[in-house]
Amino acid sequence: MARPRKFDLDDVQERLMNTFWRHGYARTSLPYLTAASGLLRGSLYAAFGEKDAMFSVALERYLDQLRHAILSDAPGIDGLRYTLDAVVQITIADPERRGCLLINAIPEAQSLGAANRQTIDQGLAEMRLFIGARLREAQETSTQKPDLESLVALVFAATVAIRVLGRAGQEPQLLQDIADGAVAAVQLAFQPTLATNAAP
Amino acid sequence: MARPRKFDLDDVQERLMNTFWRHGYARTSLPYLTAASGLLRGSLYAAFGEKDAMFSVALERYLDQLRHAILSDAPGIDGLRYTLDAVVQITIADPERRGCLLINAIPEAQSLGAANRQTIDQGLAEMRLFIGARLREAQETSTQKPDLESLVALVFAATVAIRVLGRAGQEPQLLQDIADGAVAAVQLAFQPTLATNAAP
DNA sequence: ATAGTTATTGACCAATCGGTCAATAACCGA
DNA sequence: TCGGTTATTGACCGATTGGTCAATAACTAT
Repeated sequence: MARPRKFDLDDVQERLMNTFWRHGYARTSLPYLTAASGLLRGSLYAAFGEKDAMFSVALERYLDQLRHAILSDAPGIDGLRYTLDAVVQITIADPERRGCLLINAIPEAQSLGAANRQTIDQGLAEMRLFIGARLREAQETSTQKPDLESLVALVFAATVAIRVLGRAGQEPQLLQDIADGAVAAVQLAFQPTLATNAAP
Repeated sequence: MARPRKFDLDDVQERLMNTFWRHGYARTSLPYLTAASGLLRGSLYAAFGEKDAMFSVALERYLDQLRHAILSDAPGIDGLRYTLDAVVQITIADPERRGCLLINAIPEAQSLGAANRQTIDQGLAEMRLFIGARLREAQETSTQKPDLESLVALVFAATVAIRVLGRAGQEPQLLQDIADGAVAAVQLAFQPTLATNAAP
């Protein structure tokens, strides 16, 4: 009954996401967005609304793709190792080294609307919960009782740092070392120590 | 022989630093800088040059203060624990939760000049080297031979993540858990394990 | 007192920012 | 074929961006 849109909505959303990913929110100007999408300002605003709403579309889409890329079904330490390795892989596989759209947005969250700020918080919380679940599974198969909270925090920190340092252009080896270090720390924490049965 | 400046240079530099710290590089407009410094545009440009040069002054000043705040003379794990705790403290002590000026600048490094980008790289490298030195000292007093590279990377990642998540407004407990987790991981890595002498 | 030097002032610039809107075009149901 | 509805177009808006500059002021060494 009405005029259909001339462009592929999914394709345009993908292009908007990649543009925001590259330059961040504030530095992504409307000319950038129109150039990337092939649409004119008017069409962009008609389809998505203000710039903050365009970023929201990009951010949600990014998170969907991220979930598929790094979350694993494997329980326990195996799932954790998979995720950490996957984070390293997607970070160094990007020739532009754009890091993480969500984490990059943290320093400029003040420019974003409440909805986007909430999405950032939820995205961080989701990752932390995922790690917590895997570690609780690992706990079940171990006789040790390490401090789970600090272990969760440490692995979570590793994933965050890998993304940040990836954006900073740090060498792939450092990023992999972070992932390996986190896995090793988890394994050690669940391993019986000599301390309790140390000889006099 | 010439007209002396009316303002305190040190005081103005401090104010510029705090303003950039709050809003980042791109979002810190010249009206913000003039308001914070009490100077007019002309004076600001006469004293420092372009905006990128003003940021350079702020960044160098920030790094000087950071070194004094978090680096310790204590060798080995003690020095490491001091630094990690200090990073947590300065992060949560800031009521504005501005995180780290240097790390916040990473996602917008493209807007910065080559000199500032190099300062960012050097700042990261310095922190990594400091951690490496402390861990090598710890190595000397231990019978274990853990993978030092991944251990350095893990502790380095912890410091980065604490700052990023501090800016994100995450609870102080999480930040402290990261620091504690990192220290615990280091201690475990240098502790004799049961694995090598495990009973059949 | 005066000459030389530099700091301060505030108006000014072109370029770019995010956002709007009336006119026009393209489709579908009837 | 025509009326209703929505998409597209591109010109347009005021506000803000980083940066400049000629005029003026304030100091010191002589």
